[in-house]
Amino acid sequence: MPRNVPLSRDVIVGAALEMAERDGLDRLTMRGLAAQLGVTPMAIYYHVPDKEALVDLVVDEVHQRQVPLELTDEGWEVCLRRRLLAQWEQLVRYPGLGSHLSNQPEMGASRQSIEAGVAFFEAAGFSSRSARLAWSFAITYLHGRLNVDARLRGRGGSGKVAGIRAKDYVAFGVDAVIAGIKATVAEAEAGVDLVAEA
Amino acid sequence: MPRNVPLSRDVIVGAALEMAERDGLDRLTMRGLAAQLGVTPMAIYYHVPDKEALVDLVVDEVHQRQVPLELTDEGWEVCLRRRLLAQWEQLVRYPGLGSHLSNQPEMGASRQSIEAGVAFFEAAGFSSRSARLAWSFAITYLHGRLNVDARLRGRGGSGKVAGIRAKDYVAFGVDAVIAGIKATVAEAEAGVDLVAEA
DNA sequence: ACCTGAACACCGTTCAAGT
DNA sequence: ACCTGAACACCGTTCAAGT
Repeated sequence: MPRNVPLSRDVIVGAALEMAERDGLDRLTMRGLAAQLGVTPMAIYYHVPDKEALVDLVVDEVHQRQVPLELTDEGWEVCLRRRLLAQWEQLVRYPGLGSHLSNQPEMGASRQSIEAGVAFFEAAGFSSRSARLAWSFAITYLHGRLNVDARLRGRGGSGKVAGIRAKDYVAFGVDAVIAGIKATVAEAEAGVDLVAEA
Repeated sequence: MPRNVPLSRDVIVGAALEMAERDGLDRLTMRGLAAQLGVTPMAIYYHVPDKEALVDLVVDEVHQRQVPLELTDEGWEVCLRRRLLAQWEQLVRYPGLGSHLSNQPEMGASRQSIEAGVAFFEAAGFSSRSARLAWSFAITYLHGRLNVDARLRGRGGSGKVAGIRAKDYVAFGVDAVIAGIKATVAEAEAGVDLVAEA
């Protein structure tokens, strides 16, 4: 029996997003998603090639909802801190998603996100190479932290470890990331500003 | 038919470790492991409760082989750098293992590892709270980086992104982690050294 | 004590068929 | 064009039975 409203890619991704937020990305299953949509598992395959593609779509969707990263006259440190904290607050709601937000250029929407980050640092006066290293560093830390949060959530912890709240860990981490970039890049660019070899 | 040499926990973990190193931790399967051991899948269950426990045993085993972290008179920066780089080189051989090395205290052998890290920073003069934040930060970054490496490996990349080698990203990251800890902790402990609330 | 064999409840996915 | 149904090749795991 045909449904009242035909299935679509957007409806599928929307439902997948809901499931990912409720149960975590690792418990998102084609069969479960189909059941939630009131449809046969194979109906999904008409709109989406396979599960990997579906996960990529979900990841892209979340990426799209991100607060844009722009450099204001507050300085890159303030802008970066605001952005990283906002990004953490958004992504921590989707457990397991952190590990899928790699910094690999080949990955759809995340490519734009990476270029935006690199451009941000270049606008702040970093060399092209330093900008890439700095942005990768910041994002890598964030993903690492999201993984830890996902695991803490998975095993039913209260979110506190050794009397320190997850938020405190992140606050310290983001501050340290910024200070680390500042010091390390300053040192690297104090020497002759070598262009990265091809 | 009984085997010439009876199965044991150690033999199982050893074989699992081999599989994890060859194919990645996510492709480690009870059935595949049993096949490699020339045994029925259920034989493993006599020695190990379930897959989660097996993975924990593998993770613990790798942890045990880690270079110990000790503070020498070279200073904590030098010691930490050496240790983090060594740890990365060791763990990058086991793709997917990074995300299982969480900083959750409840986790077997990793608990000792965490305490060792905290003790390291305390010995270097950090407050208890700062030591915990600093160690967590360093480890979190490393795990994030291992995740990225695992993904790069998974999709068959050359290991280079935008002309920058994985090793360069890690080298920058470790330097930035150290500089970040230095600056952030100095700032935090400049004020009245508040004891963390219970 | 140590292991096998059959079975259960799940996966993702292919392939042919229905409307 | 859009979806169903049956089937295949996998999982982790339980449970009863063999030696």
